[in-house]
Amino acid sequence: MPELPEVEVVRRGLESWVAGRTVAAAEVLHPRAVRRNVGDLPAQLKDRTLASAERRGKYLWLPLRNGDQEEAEEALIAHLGMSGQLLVVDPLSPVEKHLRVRMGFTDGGLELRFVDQRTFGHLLVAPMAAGRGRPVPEPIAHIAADPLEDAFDDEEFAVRLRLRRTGIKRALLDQSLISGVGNIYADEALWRARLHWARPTETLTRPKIAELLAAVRAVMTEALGQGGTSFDSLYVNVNGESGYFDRSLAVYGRRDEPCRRCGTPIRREAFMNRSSYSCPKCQPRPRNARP
DNA sequence: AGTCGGCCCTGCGAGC
DNA sequence: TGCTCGCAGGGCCGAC
Repeated sequence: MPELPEVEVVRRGLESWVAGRTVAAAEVLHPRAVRRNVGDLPAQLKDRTLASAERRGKYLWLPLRNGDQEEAEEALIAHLGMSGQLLVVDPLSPVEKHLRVRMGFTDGGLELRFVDQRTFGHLLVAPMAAGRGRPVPEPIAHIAADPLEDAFDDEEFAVRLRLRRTGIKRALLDQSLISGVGNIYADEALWRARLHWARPTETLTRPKIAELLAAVRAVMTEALGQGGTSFDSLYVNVNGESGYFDRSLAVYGRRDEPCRRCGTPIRREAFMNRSSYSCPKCQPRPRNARP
């Protein structure tokens, strides 16, 4: 699960290594990697220039230009899923075991490879959505702005959050409310804000929501500064290197280890068929808990 | 319309 | 040694 910081690390790599280059040929080695694409991806990419590298939440996209066309009408979208990697490598380097898509460029330089062990990630070409505001591709128009974007509206988030009738962690993971937050950073932000994951959203006060948003932004910014989290060595930048924020995690993956604030052993609870880590003392379970 | 559970997929470590 | 099982989990979709 690369989350916002890991995806941003990849975006920066694409911006410096791939933006401005023109695709010579692309090859799809596994159909599942393009399951959401309509049409033939190699044909859609051939001779097109990857204008820049953009991101919203956990989604990446590269606007596609034809020749000297000014406005991109389509984009190549990438989602890394749980184990996807976008690597910039020598075209002659050995093929990775889980290589799904590769593309070479007209300049003959380093090629772009999409490698994905668990195949939850995917690539597709899609039109840009019509409308005001920041241009985004149609398939991700329903995704909310992420908390590091200028377009993110704290006030609107607070209003919509309090209208929900669910637990705070479910809400944080809902990409149509706030994007970019996954299981790791949700747990870390909730610990920082001293909130239990099952706290009903409508009971959160405005100051507490502001505190939580600040915690989300702080943990993501810190992780970005360390190149992201590399929990199982699958999250790497375009050069295959891992970040080291996992050393700074306060609760995620730290079952029975002491809370960095009070020393109480961290607990792990089942949540939505996955895990939630929290401190039993700093984040007591509310009486009106919502799963 | 909002909420929630099931499903997709592979590798790895624990247990037998 | 070699099998099975549980776990890791983001996003989409159907059910209510």
